[in-house]
Amino acid sequence: MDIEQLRDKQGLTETEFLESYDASIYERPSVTVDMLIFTVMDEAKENYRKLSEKSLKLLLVKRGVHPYLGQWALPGGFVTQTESLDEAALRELKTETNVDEVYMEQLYTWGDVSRDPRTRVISCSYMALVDGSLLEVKAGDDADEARWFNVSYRVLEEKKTLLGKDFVFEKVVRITLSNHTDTLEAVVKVIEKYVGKAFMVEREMVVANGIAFDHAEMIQYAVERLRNKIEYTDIAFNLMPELFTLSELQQVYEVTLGKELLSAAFRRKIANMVTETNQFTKDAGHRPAKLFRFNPNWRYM
Amino acid sequence: MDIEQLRDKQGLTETEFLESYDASIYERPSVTVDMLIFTVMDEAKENYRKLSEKSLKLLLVKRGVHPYLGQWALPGGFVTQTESLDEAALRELKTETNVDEVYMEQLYTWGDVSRDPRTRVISCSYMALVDGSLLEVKAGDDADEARWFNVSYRVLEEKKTLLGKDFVFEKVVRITLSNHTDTLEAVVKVIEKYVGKAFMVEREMVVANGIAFDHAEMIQYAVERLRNKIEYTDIAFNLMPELFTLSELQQVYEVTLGKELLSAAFRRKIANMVTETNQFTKDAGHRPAKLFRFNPNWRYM
DNA sequence: AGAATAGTGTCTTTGAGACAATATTTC
DNA sequence: GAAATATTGTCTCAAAGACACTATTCT
Repeated sequence: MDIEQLRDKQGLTETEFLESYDASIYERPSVTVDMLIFTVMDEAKENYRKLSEKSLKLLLVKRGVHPYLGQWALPGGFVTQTESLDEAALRELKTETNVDEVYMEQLYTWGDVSRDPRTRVISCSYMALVDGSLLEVKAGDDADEARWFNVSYRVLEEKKTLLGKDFVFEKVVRITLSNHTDTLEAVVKVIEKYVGKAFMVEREMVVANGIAFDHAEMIQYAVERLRNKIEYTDIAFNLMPELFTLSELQQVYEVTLGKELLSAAFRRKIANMVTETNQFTKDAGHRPAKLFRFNPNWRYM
Repeated sequence: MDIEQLRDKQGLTETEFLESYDASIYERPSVTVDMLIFTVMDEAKENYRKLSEKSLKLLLVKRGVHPYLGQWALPGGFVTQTESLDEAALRELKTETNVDEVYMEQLYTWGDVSRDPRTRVISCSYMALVDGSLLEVKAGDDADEARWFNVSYRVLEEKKTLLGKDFVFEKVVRITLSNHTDTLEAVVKVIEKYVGKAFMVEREMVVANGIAFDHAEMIQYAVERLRNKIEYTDIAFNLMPELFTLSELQQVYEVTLGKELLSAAFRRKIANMVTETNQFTKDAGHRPAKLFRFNPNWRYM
């Protein structure tokens, strides 16, 4: 049967139905995208012979409008009727960083009723990974200023409570965001409840010092995802320039994972993900290192 | 400084700003939740001595209204202004299956502009895993009927195209959904593009025979997530009854992964996730098996 | 006895952690 | 030569694939 001839209970065809459909009768939430834009940058060198330390950075903007006026928030904005979520995320990324050719991935959608005091807002968070070189940050529309913050992520407590067959797993994470002028601290509690056959994850902000909305929770979620994914995918290379040494790559893994790695094991692990070039670093104050590039033939699984 | 005294460029405090805020001036999309409700059920026994085969099932509803009238869709519905996304998902789950104490997880949010011919609709998909026993399915409001479909997921083609340093990874998946009365077939192409420093995943429906909206893409995404997560988490136990044999557990792994497993290796892998009881199956036509339950002390990582 | 599933033992391969050892450059 | 990083080698341990073997019940 021709689909166009199908009639519903009111006797309408699909075309007739769509012509008579009034979308305005339902109340609708606002939808925004919020961007977690990460990069890894070099800090100043301690000593001319040592390697420069790297650190994981996240871009935040200072709010110039209510609500949370003067606090720091993730860059983001409303999704318009004529763009997809991905397009809105790309637009926001471009607005804030002036780059658009980067790795981008949707993370999670935040839908609590009172997340935003203005009105009902549902926010879809995206993570972008940017090569630290050649970054030019400009402030967006409704932001006084955009700044990179060093990210420190520390698990303060992990606790499991058993009640018969039910159990609750709680993890308390402290996130410290800092740069030359500001230090923001957030403590987020992640609660996984298994009660009977029900399972649910909840997040709770214990402290959100200077961080707007529920953005501290989004940051906690994003860092966790980044840490998980760097272990089994190639996303780390999106934080790297075209050519890099294995020590630089290791440093990027170390700052995102927040722990030191043994170089022998690290080199074995990433051996298939890189191709060597015949170029070397020079003037380093010590033995030069071979430069590598990403091996596009690598694939996980 | 007291936050309440902060004034914006118009000289308003936060309270004054919120009182004057008019949310209606921006056009807003509709937001829905779509539920991927999976279960594993026994099929009829071939032979009285053999074990009953299990199969992975997904719940679909036949649409009784336009658009896609008469086609099969994921259960779902609009998110109201007074409920969170999780609450809306839980409400839809309860409406369709009459259960609510189950595992539930947000998957992905689908935001293409023309996903729905009625109006701009953004859909947040959730996965729920239900123990097959004690399921009572009832139809929802705008659905003629709800039915369980067997899920078959088959990768037809995997292809990588290299163009210098850029490359495209394409995967073509065929999903067949079937029960006694209907067989639906979908072919979804997943495209991962790495062009320059840009990375993006796209999905494309090649065939979506009898499946409404972009729900075939959602199903492809969900099965992939389920398959990944069953390998390194305990979610499989949400598909099991309280007591089960290791063979039954293995069957659940096999039908969700779509491949056979070696029982020696399987038993080693899940050894720490289960606790034995002193009960056994009986009247099975062969050697009885010890019954196990989930070990709540197990934790991954 | 035969059918069918339940459950164990062991050999091999693979990958990661630990740590020692060697190599190369600049100052 | 000293400082500093680069790079390789090897021992050990843990997990998973492969496959053979033993055990138990019902008809």
